[in-house]
Amino acid sequence: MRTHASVLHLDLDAFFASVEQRDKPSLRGKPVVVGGIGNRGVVSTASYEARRYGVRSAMSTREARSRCPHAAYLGGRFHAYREASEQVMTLLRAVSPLVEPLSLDEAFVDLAAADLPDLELPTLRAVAERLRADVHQVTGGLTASVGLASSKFLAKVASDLDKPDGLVVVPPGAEQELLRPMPVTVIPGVGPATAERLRRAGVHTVAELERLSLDELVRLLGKAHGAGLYALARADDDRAVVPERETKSVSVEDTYDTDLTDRALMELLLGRQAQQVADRLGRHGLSGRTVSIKVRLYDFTTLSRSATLPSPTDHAPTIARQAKRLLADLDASNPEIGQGVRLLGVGVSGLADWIQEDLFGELEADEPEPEPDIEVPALRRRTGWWPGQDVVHPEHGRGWVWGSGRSVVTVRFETAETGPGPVHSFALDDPDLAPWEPPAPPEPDAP
DNA sequence: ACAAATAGTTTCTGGACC
DNA sequence: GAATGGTCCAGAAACTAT
Repeated sequence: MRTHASVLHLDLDAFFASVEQRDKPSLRGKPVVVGGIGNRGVVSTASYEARRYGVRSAMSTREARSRCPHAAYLGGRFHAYREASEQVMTLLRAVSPLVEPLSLDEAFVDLAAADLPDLELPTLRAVAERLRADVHQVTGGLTASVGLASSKFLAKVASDLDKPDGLVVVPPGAEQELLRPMPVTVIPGVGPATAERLRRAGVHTVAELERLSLDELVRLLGKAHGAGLYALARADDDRAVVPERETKSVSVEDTYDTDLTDRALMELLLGRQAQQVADRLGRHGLSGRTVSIKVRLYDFTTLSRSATLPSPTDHAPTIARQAKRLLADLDASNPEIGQGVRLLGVGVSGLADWIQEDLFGELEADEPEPEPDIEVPALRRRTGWWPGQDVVHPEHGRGWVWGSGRSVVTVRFETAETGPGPVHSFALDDPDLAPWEPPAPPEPDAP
């Protein structure tokens, strides 16, 4: 815990939904839900208007639709989110070199490393207010909630207290009185499982947690977790703001529209995922020794298998071959796989930033592996027109897909600058209507 | 006819080696 | 020589966060 409230946490409010409302003027003031659109999607972000109907992040889209049928349901436009995020992170880095992004919409800033006359509350508060105003300006109207405190933990708690569009400062010394009445779930690391264990021990609030001894907590939750909670319950948090963290694994996983039962199809899909993982490894100059697969069954049972190679690889056929072997292992010990698989994933960990080719093993293994020609009814490619998608038309200009049916796609032509625009419908294959691509080809992987 | 994608951490278990 | 107890590593699963 620092002596000054020099840790800042910034959280962009309802980020994805706010970007959509910014770029789609007809949706401003209306419920907007961004997330998976398919029948197995989940909500990434709901606008505040949608939250009034009980729509929440991580809720199934199906449930969200039943709670708020009249909301706009949009797939994500990550290029836009990434762009706004970069604008904000650039602002933050202009204030201090110590910026730790947690995701596209959240970051810590260590103001002790900023060039400031002092670290007194009025100075820090002014920096935070300035930042909030600048964020609003450079992003074209997005708002941020900010917390300022003497540690990461408290800064994050604080940014949550007055959202959206708020600033909360926790003066040094006020940390514990703020924390004590709060539920234990405010503590990072206390999710549903830990909260339930604590509840069974009669612990609901931070004040109650504080009464447990270190020994009791370690017995209840294990060594690392117990000790961690013991400290955080007392607002004891010295964690540094770290600007760069090394990637430790790279993975791809997909949930399919309908459960898979065909082993050959599963292998084909694993092969494609291996290729995607290899592409990303290659793009970042990484390779790894441990190949993992993840399988989620029809009943949500989740299984994983991994194996470690003698040397690191970023070679798609090598990863694919290992992934298929692991699936075979899993299949042998787990006949339920035939009952239906809803999710498959492939990952590589044990990363090195260099590649050591196995001179003896790789050479014969390069056959392009022709994909068996099998039906892939379970695959929902994200092609065709999807709600929210950016499009461009030679006559009407930029717009977005409102919806598409059997034979037509409906588009609203508007942008952040135009104000609400007109709606037109087109044949699905109208040659004049094209998906709009962002000008600079971005990295296809989000941080 | 419910429940994403990606990444990271921790815990437990079991084998290898000394 | 057999049993035992670290230590280290790998693998599986559970949990958490955004």
